[in-house]
Amino acid sequence: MVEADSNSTLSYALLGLIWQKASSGYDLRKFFSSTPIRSFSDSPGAIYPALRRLEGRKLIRSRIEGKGGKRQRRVFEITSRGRLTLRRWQSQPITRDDVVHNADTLMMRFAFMDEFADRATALRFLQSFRQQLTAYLTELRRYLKANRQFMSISGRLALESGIQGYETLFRWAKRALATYQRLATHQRKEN
Amino acid sequence: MVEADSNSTLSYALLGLIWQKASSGYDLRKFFSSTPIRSFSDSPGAIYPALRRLEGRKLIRSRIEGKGGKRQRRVFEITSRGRLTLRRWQSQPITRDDVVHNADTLMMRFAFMDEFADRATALRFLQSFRQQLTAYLTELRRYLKANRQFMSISGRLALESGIQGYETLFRWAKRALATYQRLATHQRKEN
DNA sequence: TAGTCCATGTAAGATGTTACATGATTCA
DNA sequence: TGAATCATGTAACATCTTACATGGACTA
Repeated sequence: MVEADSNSTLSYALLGLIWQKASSGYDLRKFFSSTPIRSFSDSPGAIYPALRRLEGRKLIRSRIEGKGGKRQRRVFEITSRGRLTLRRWQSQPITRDDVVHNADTLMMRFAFMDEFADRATALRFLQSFRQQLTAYLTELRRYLKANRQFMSISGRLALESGIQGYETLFRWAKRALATYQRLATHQRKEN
Repeated sequence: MVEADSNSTLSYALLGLIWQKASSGYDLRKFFSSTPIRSFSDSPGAIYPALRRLEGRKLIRSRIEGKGGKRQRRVFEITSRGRLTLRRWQSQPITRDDVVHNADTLMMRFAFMDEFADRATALRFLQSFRQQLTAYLTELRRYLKANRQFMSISGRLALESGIQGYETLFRWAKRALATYQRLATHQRKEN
């Protein structure tokens, strides 16, 4: 009954932003060009068609705002179906493939956690992320150890850069977990 | 006279690998699926058409290898035009946009440095990379400082993750430069 | 009044994903 | 002999890039 969710990362980003605040295509483009939100393109050729698709799937709806002498704007707002879709996206389990190919999509998922998911989902995400990172780091280190003797200096350095990037993510995940746990403690004390 | 180089990152990766060693499409797919080479997809639907395009642009050429009772393989090797294209790609200046949107493409460029470019190009790359990273980090930190009070915890953490990633790249670039400088010193001593 | 920003879009083309298709060869 | 692996490809589809197009409103 529930059909497959297949939306691009851009679509999910748009959906999240529209959930935060009903917006026009132009607003969203400005947002992408003026903030470091894992810097999507702000090109109209990407954004306007993506909005149409979301509307076609009934994840958002639009109305034209032209009141007063103002110029016309098509303002989008999220539907309940859209909220459901975004939540489902956020609470998907993290796979090895996510970690290897879509690390920044994962971070996009996490950025919206506080607003659209509950604390438990955020914690599950971080724990599962940490676990996948551990596993992948083991793989990478093993590969480096086995092959470093056959690699050029620049090749080895490039691989090390990848490993260091994942190590940084791992430390980040640990710290993020600690942050949430500290928060929970404070809240208990307040009650 | 020299037309615009517009090849995807996948195409450049294929070109570099073929330069290292004449290969069939199947070899290249296996390479992508068995090494952590910034993990491109190993899907035939991406690789075979990309090889055809490279051949159409005369950056590689192919011959069919079927000697003996063996199965047929189409083996690709790089042309001098291909070598030129790859070198030109590697020695392009690093832009802000590269740093913001294509950090892993940059790493791919660097990975092949020792094999296809000279030491000076590698050093220029690292210096320029370090400089762009410094500039972008300043931007990101300024943005965080100005906006952290308005951000949710998960939003702030996600942004911090991005900053930490760039800090790691920055430290990497410094260390890589030091590695090459140490190397140069040793070589001088040996002479 | 000329330039810049607001605001929305389309068209052509490149690239990549997913799924399907085919056949030879090797190995248990 | 059947399964796995070698080996190459195509077709349909989604998505994104680049470039173009349009017009209103604000401002120096």
